[in-house]
Amino acid sequence: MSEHHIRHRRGRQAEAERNDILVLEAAREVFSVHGADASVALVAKRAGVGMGSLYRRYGSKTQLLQRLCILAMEQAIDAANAALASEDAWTGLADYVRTSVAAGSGALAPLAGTIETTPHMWEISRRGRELLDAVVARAHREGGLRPDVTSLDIVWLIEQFGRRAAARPGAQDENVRLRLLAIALAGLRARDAEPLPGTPPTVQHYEGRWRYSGAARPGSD
Amino acid sequence: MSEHHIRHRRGRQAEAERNDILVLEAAREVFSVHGADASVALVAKRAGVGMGSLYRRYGSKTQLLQRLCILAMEQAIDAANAALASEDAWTGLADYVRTSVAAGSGALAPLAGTIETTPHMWEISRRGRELLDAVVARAHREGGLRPDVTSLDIVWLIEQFGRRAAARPGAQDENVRLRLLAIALAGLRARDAEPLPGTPPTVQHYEGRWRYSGAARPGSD
DNA sequence: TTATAACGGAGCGGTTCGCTCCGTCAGGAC
DNA sequence: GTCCTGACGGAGCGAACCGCTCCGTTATAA
Repeated sequence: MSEHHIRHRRGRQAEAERNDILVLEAAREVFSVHGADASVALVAKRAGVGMGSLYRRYGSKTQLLQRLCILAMEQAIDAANAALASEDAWTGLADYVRTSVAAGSGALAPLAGTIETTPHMWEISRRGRELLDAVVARAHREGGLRPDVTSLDIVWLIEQFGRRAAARPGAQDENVRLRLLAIALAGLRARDAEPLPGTPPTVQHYEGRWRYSGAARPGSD
Repeated sequence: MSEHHIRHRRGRQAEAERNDILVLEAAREVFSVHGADASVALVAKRAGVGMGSLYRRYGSKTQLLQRLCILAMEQAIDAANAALASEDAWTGLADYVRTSVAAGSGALAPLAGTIETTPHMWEISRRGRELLDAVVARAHREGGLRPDVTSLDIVWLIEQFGRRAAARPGAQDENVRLRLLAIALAGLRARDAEPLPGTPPTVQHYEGRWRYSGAARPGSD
């Protein structure tokens, strides 16, 4: 009756759940480093799981990528909510950026164009962008964020820094990325800097990178 | 058949030289976007040249990548010299960064680990780093560069921003990258920012990413 | 024990890779 | 003009790798 250990709670069922998490973590790690071209076999190996176990849960590589993408976007939504709840507007935005980079949200954005986009994914994406808009607006108002930075600039910044190099022994790469990110964050509130060059990125440009499987994008005409 | 033959200044010799340049330009474009995994056939197609013409000049894909790498490093050396000759120390450094990013110098650095490194490449690399040290030192002294930024931070910054996404129709991507780069540059001279996290990157860490074909790295033991 | 089902991974067809090899054809010498 | 030369473009080779399936093995429950 009593549950002694999670591992043996329900036998193979427990192992199944555990494998589920292992696969997802391995997939995020692998795809955020090697891009969408990474092989499924590498994901399975990194997860310590056989190909069969992986494909029993995700019918195809595409479905795995879609699930991964949704998870990343949901994490971004959580981070945005945390930023809005934060006491200091600037700290909230900075933590949002750092969290998103660390979670690899941005690294998964280049998946755009390689997987089909479901309406569900569009909905979550839009929701996340609305929340980020609020975070950025607050940072503009009371966080010292320079006024010519838009929320889409932030999105691309996260994507740019999320693109990891192949991890080598010794976590030095992580150290360097954190330093560069700190530099960029400092640049986000630089007061005496020249105005940003070019034009603010448009939402059309951002959404245009996704390949949509349906007839039209919902709500965009 | 082929109307790409533009002018016959000196017959086939002229065509050979022209093809040489075309191949190199195409290779830099292709490899800086798709990484070292891009196919040689794509390079040939982009250059408007047959496989035969390509392989007559470069015995293998590795040799092509090595030549490309050397050219990029030589361009970086030129940019560093220009920065030292510049009147304003900060403008010199900023132009160095912008030029290097635009030229794709940083985008070719991730080739490390995928090609064998010749002693010649080591020499050029070291020379370029020495010059960059001078540029950064001058920017520290008289350019307003924040003191906790090292020259290796700059190297990694260039590499991070050189990593291009697959170019889509509409040059919006370039616009966004220039904006992000401007943000980072502003961050490089932010005076009131918190000190950079972590530890300064080491030259050992940087050099460790290159696979060397010889017995030992010259001058490193 | 037997029945069951999730397991790991070998192997399938198909695709793409780096590279070679060859038929073609534009100069240059006469 | 004719012939020779050699650089040209690209089809095609074997190997490697891909996403995915299928099956023998193994751990659990009855």
